[in-house]
Amino acid sequence: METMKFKEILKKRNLKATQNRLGLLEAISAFKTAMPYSELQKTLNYMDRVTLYRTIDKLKEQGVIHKAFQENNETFYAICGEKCSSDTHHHDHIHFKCIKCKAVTCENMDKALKISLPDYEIHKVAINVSGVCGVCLV
Amino acid sequence: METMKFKEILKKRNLKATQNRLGLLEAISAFKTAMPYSELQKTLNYMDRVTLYRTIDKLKEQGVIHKAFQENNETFYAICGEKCSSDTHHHDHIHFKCIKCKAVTCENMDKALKISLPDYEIHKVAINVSGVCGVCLV
DNA sequence: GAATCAAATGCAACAATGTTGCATTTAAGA
DNA sequence: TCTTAAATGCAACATTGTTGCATTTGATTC
Ligand SMILES: [Mn+2]
Ligand SMILES: [Mn+2]
Ligand SMILES: [Zn+2]
Ligand SMILES: [Zn+2]
Repeated sequence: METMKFKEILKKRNLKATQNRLGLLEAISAFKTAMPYSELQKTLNYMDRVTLYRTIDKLKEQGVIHKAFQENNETFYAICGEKCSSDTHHHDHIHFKCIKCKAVTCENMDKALKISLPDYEIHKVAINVSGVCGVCLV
Repeated sequence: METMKFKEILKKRNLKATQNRLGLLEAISAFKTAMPYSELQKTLNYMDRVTLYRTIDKLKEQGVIHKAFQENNETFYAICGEKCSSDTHHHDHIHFKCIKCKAVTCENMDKALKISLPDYEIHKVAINVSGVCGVCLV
């Protein structure tokens, strides 16, 4: 398993490598695409509901996972890439939700697209796209 | 007031011009920027909570209002432009949230920016930007 | 203006989501 | 093994969102 990898990641972020945190990371990792909250709750039903919320929050604020999509009160989470830190999530990718298979995926862009708003100071840009994924198209 | 304007809009969408619907449209309109759900509830406290949800849903699905932003379980609603129909929301604009004044606004783009994902069929694109608005920058 | 009728509303009851305080447990370092 | 701050579980609560059903209301026809 990648348990060792996750322990390292947690250590790097000064977070204790607890059973719950490792369990959550394994779960998201095994899910392949971004994992909806309801699935997390099902898979991790051994841990307290409150703890799940707090675990998600902590890992999110330390740049280990990120919220990939939110729709109809269903939130999807994905593991961050190497570039994310406790200071900032560094996401140069967009999020795609397939209306057929419902999968949410992180998609890299060929060229980083620049958003500009005159007189505004831009901090974060989130791009959410929906449509039909490659698998479901055939 | 613009009550007449709203009555026309509702008629065009085959929606009854009820007190609740007019009230909601007046409220959003008076709020200037996109209006958070919690504010809607405060302003429209005379109407049943369930009715507020159903009113929002109906007006949303008929292209009268649209969800402009969602963050931390706070959803912002704005009135649609002319181009929206009951079939499709036609939004060539992005949504901006100011981290200082918390206002959410609809911002038009100079040039419509194209998102492309090879092998994917793109239906909808939502772009949410946060930062500091012009007013709060000075 | 009164009658009609589908659409809209209010109410009750419920389910899911998210939050806070506090006592207990646990992982990491010494 | 000991120590300690961080993490957890539990209870209690607040908010958000949903469904069914009886009643009301707004648009249309007469
Ligand atoms: Mn992502
Ligand atoms: Mn908008
Ligand atoms: Zn798909
Ligand atoms: Zn501002």
